[in-house]
Amino acid sequence: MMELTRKGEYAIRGIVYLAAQPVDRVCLLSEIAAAVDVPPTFLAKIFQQFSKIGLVRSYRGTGGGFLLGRVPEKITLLEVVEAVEGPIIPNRCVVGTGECARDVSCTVHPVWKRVQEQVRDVLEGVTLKDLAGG
Amino acid sequence: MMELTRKGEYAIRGIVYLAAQPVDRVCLLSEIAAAVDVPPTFLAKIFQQFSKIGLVRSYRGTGGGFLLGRVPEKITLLEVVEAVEGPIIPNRCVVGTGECARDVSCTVHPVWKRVQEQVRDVLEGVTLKDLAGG
DNA sequence: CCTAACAAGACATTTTTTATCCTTTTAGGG
DNA sequence: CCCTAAAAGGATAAAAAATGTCTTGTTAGG
Ligand code: SF4
Ligand code: SF4
Repeated sequence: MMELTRKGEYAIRGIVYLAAQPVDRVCLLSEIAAAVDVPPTFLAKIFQQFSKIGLVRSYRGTGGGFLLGRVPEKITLLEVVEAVEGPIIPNRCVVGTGECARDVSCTVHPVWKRVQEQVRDVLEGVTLKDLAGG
Repeated sequence: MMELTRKGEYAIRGIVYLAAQPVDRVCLLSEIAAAVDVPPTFLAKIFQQFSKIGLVRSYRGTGGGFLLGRVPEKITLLEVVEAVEGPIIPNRCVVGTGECARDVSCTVHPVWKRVQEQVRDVLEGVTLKDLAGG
């Protein structure tokens, strides 16, 4: 239960590798994929998602590649995970009202809320700087 | 990410219903399924898993049905969830050594360990008595 | 205009989830 | 001894999600 998917795992490996590079060093997707041992085409999809929300910046054409979108100490593991896996949802009912008709008086509901908070807190407390060994 | 499956959700609903019954009241599967709004055949599979590990006791034939295997205050939500969903595994590497070749020096590994502990702590701190409103 | 590199979308395969059905076993009652 | 009630166990099937791949388009440099 609660298992991170490959996609999430690959995403973390890839962006941590980026965070460990010298500032302004542009990395090729192929280089990152080889370094962290992830299928290049799959990693491409992941980095496209990162790019859309600004977690990484990308440059096309000759001399192109990827850069971290912000300094590593300003990117949390929570952001990275949620970027590719979506929000941390231990159970449907924590999404919002109306997802489960029983939520009004459900005794289990608050437990999932707590689980969600705890997980978010752990992941939010870790930055790419921590992970890259800045 | 980290979403409980229907099976887990159904399992909780079913056993919480049992926990809310008077002591020694035997419940039919059909009754439980109707009360908590779960497909009866699916709930049957779930209760078979419960039965195997003693979370519930079952009796066959006329007058048969299900009873809680222990008093509600001695059954934690963690046990219930793990009974049907398996152990709480935020990432492969928390299972044990050898699951990931990188785990020796991986900076992310300890984070998943912490997530696992936090989730387990929350779920272990809640009993069926709490949930059934004993 | 040729090549390098990422972007985007369609497609394919495998695994997991979410069940349902059928047969077997156990137990009680007439 | 049979009939019915009820759970146990196993096989099967449809739907959804995960895990990639492929093809084509876009952008940029030389
Ligand atoms: S925990 Fe309660 S509110 Fe949440 S999905 Fe289950 S029944 Fe609904
Ligand atoms: S977090 Fe580290 S040890 Fe765990 S699976 Fe990922 S690379 Fe391996």
